[in-house]
Amino acid sequence: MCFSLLQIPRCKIHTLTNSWWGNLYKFGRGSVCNSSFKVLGSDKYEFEGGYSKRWIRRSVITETGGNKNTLSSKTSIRHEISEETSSIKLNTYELETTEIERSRYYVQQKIADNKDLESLVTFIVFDIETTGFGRENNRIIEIALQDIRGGENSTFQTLVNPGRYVPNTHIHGISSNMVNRSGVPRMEQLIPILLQYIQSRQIPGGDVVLIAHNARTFDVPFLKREFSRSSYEIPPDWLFVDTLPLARAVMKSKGSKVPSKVSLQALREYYGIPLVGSAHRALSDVHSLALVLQRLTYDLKLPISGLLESSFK
DNA sequence: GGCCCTCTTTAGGGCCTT
Repeated sequence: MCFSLLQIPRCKIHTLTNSWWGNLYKFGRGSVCNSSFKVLGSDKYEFEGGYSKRWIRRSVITETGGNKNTLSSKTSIRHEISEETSSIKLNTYELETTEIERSRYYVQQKIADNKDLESLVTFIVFDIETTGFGRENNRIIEIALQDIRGGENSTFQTLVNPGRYVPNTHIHGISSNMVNRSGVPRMEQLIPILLQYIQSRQIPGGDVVLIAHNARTFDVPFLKREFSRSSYEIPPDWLFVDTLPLARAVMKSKGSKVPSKVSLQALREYYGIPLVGSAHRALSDVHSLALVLQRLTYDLKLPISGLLESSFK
């Protein structure tokens, strides 16, 4: 359904000042069909549609056990401790700062080295459903990814067995019975498959950019914690982009009140993107975010190089 | 937890993610 939007006839290419812009942005807007532009690529970056079975990597399809409408599936001593703690925090901060600087340098160097970024970068939108917000006491129960270039196996979705009760079924519709079963992979079983899938989408010599809404403070730390529990590390060549600050920037530029207009649902409604499937299911939210991302990058006049510069490791 | 805004910065509250 959402992909039918992409079939809307394109009428005219905007004249854009940024040289990247003309090459990268193309998208037909249903309600404003006087424009067309490429999004994150040339024709090969267009989405393709339908929730056909061929969308799903069969090796990780899991049984949902139910809803088939859901998408496939511190005194002196105290003072000393305080000083020591501060020192540790400071060191951690310095390490993090160094890592950010390295990441920024890495991206800028990549941009400088590669004139044809479009053909080298793989953009993958992803989303996770979890048993709660805190990453220390909760687990991932569903994960979905979508390579925005489209093509065969462009999406990946699976439930994840958390090995524990799911207390927030009322949010996403995923119950304990759906995930705590033998046919659903545990995170340690899933990670190798996930790594293999993303590698299969990666262009040799190119980078992978994983995009999520509120990625910086939720999805990425959560994913990193799950990898750590399974004795894995996030691959060093993965970059992440958070669409939340992009959305805030767009809403600010439109004069909207930033705090109340930047949830994924609010953005979907703002851009008139129809909901396909159930909200708060990973694949449904991924499809929504992929379309939201197109609008955000368009509104911000953000080329691939700009999107890359907003990435973090 | 990080980011943003305001009735602000020596702070507090709201939003976002499930």
